[in-house]
Formats: sequence, structure tokens, C-alpha cells
Amino acid sequence: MSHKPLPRPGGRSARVQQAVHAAVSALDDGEGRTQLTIPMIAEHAGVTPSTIYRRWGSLRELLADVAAERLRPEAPLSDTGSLEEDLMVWAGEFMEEMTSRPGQQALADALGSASHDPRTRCYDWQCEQIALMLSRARDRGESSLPSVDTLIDGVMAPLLYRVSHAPESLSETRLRHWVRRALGSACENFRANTE
Amino acid sequence: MSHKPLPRPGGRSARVQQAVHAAVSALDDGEGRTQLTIPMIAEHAGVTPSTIYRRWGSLRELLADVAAERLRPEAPLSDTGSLEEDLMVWAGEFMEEMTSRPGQQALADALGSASHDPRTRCYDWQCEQIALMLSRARDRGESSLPSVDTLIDGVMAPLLYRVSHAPESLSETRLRHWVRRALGSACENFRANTE
DNA sequence: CCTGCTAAAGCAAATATTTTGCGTTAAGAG
DNA sequence: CTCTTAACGCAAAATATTTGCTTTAGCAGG
Repeated sequence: MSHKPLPRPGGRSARVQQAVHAAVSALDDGEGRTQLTIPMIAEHAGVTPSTIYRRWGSLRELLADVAAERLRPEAPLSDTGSLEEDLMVWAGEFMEEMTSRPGQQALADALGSASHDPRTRCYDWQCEQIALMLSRARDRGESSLPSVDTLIDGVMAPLLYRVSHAPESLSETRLRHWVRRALGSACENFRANTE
Repeated sequence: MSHKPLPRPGGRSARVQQAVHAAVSALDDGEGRTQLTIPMIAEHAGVTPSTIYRRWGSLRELLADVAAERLRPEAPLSDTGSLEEDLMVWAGEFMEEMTSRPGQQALADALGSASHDPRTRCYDWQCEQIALMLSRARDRGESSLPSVDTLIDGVMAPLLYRVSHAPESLSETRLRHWVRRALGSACENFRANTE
């Protein structure tokens, strides 16, 4: 539905998609979110509105597609020498990114899609990143490593939950708590600002 | 923005809101989600489209408002005699509800709102329910109770994350694992179908 | 390199929607 | 009972969306 399995990946289709994505990013980085319309995006991208309507169906799905792309990790994932720090850096950057105004918007757009596709894409990327960190840790000889599921449930899930529902309650300290707990060295009596 | 602080809670405003919410529920319970429009909802509710536009702003926000209401707990929260079972029943019902097609849709609608209001409402209700369960447990004399935050992060966050990103991976077993772990009796070597 | 095939884009007319200004209704205060 | 004003209804104007048909341009086969 969105864009991944392009029947004709090369050439025009790809150019149009890129132009439309770029147009959304450019126009959205302003304030007026309510007044972001498809004809507006089409003009900025140099295509006709009907092209967008036929390809994405609605503004909601287009925004979800762009947002999912924005949520994709781009930095090569730093290698700090320990799993705990790798996680802290990665999740910390994510937290930073997602607490900004545009980040909040992007997350809402991605989660608000009628299709599962954008959400599944985000999930897959997160699993990949975590798996990579784990394999590095394994190579370093770190022992009693958690599973991908444990880290998803123990770190990413609470992080995303709070970004979406209670962003004020986030902090570096809380993140550290989740990471430590998921890694097994839990300090059970953590109490943060309960807002 | 949505509806909570109604300047004039009584009479007409309330009736209109109820009629519009009912109309959305009635029309949405079908299939055509793409063809759900504001004029359609207005007609079914017996109001003018402009009323809806002025009050909710857009279909997206109206759907988020209705969805948040749908996510509100209605059952009086069963009292099973133990915190673990109370949590299992409550979160289990929630899981059941949210894995259905309409439940998925409602969740996406609520999370997709541009305003924080629907998400904050859901969060507040969940905290209230959990606080109630905890106070019952305290009255029963259960000891070493977790905090509300611990249960939100340890149970509701992973539950919502997986409902939204990987519903196939959910199971009663996994839920039990989260609950036990949050309650302190973790069985660290849990491994579910990693899908 | 040329030719045919077809997915995707362009164009424009037909529909449907959203927005807006202004008159009307009814909730709530005094 | 009267006054005030938030919220609703109505209808015209402005925009957005849909759709049928045409044209463009990847890509495969010769």
C-alpha cells in the first residue's frame, strides 16, 4: 500500500516518491499542520494531486509513510564497548528525537495509520538494531545476554509508551533504570518524579 | 479541544456530542472506513456538518475523541483476591479487546491524534485503575507492592507496544510473564514464540 | 537499438468536502 | 423573566477529491 514493493523501482516512480516525501518534510517543518493539504504537497513536489491520491490514498497514509521513514535509524549505531552503553546511547538519541515537537508529530502519524505497514516497519528496524547490539556484545564475550524480546518489552515499550502518553515523565535516569533492569541488574526500588 | 471542558455541559451541547459519538460508532462498526465522512456522520446524528467541523476540527480528531472514549474502562474492575489475578483479568480483557479489528482501529485513532488529550486521558484512566488495584491489595495486606509506574512500564507498555506493532506475538503466557516480573517474582528465562 | 506492453503520471470535468458569514436557538446567570 | 453569549443551523463560496481518458516512460524481448 505505501511504497515498499515498488513494481517499478527505478526511474520515475522513485523520483516521484522522493519528491513527494521531500515536499511533505519541507512543508511540515513549519507550523501549520492543519493546513497541510495534498494539493499543496503536490504543487511543491511538482506532481499532480491525483498522483498522490492514487498512490497513497489519503493524507493520513502519506503522513504515516513519511513518518515511518523519519523514525528509521540513520546513524550507524555507535559501538561503545558495552551493551549497556550502546543501549543508552541508542535509546537516548531516540528519546531525544521523539520528545521534540516534530518527533511527537511523526510518532503520532506513524501510529495513527490505518494500515499496519508503518508500525511493522518501525518494529522490524528496532529489532534489527537490538539484534546487532546483542551480536556485538556476544562477540565481545559479554555473558548472560537478554533476548531481543526482553529489550523490546523492557526498554523500547516503556519508552514509546511514555513518549506518546506522558512525555513529561521521561528522563535519562528513568531510561537508565529500564536498561539496567532489562540487563538483569535491577535496582528494584527506583522511584522517579511520578508527575 | 475535544470535549471534556464543555463550557455548557448541560442540554444541547451534550445531546449533540452524544448523537455524534453514537453516529460514529454506528457507522464505523461496518467495513468502509475509508468512506466514513463528516457529512455522513452529521446526517446520521441529525446535525449540520459545520457543527462537527467547528467543534472537532477534523475527522481525525473526532475519531480520536470517540476512540479514547471506547478505550475507557467500563467494567467495575473485578476483585479476585490477589493483585496478580486482578492484573491478569484486567489486562487480559484489555488485550482481548485490543486485538480485535475494531480495537486495533480504535487504538490507532487514539494514538494518531495531533492533540495530546486523548492519549493523556487513556494514560490517566490506566493509572487510576492500577492505583485502585494496588489499594485493594494493600487493604488485603499484600506486601512489597510495586508502584504504579512499575506496572505501567512493566505490563501496560509492552502490552500496548505489541498490540500496536506486533499483535501476533501476544499471548496469555506472555502477559503472565510481564505481570509476574513486575510483581517481583520474575522468571528470567522466559522465551515465547519469537514470531 | 528498436518495438511493444503496461504501470504510473498528467489532465480536466464532475463530485464531494470544508470553510465562512450571518441569523437563530437555548443554556446559564442575575 | 430578561439578558448574554456559546453553540447550532443554513447556504454560498472556496477547496479538495474522484474519475475517465490520454500520454509518458520503464522494462522485456527480439
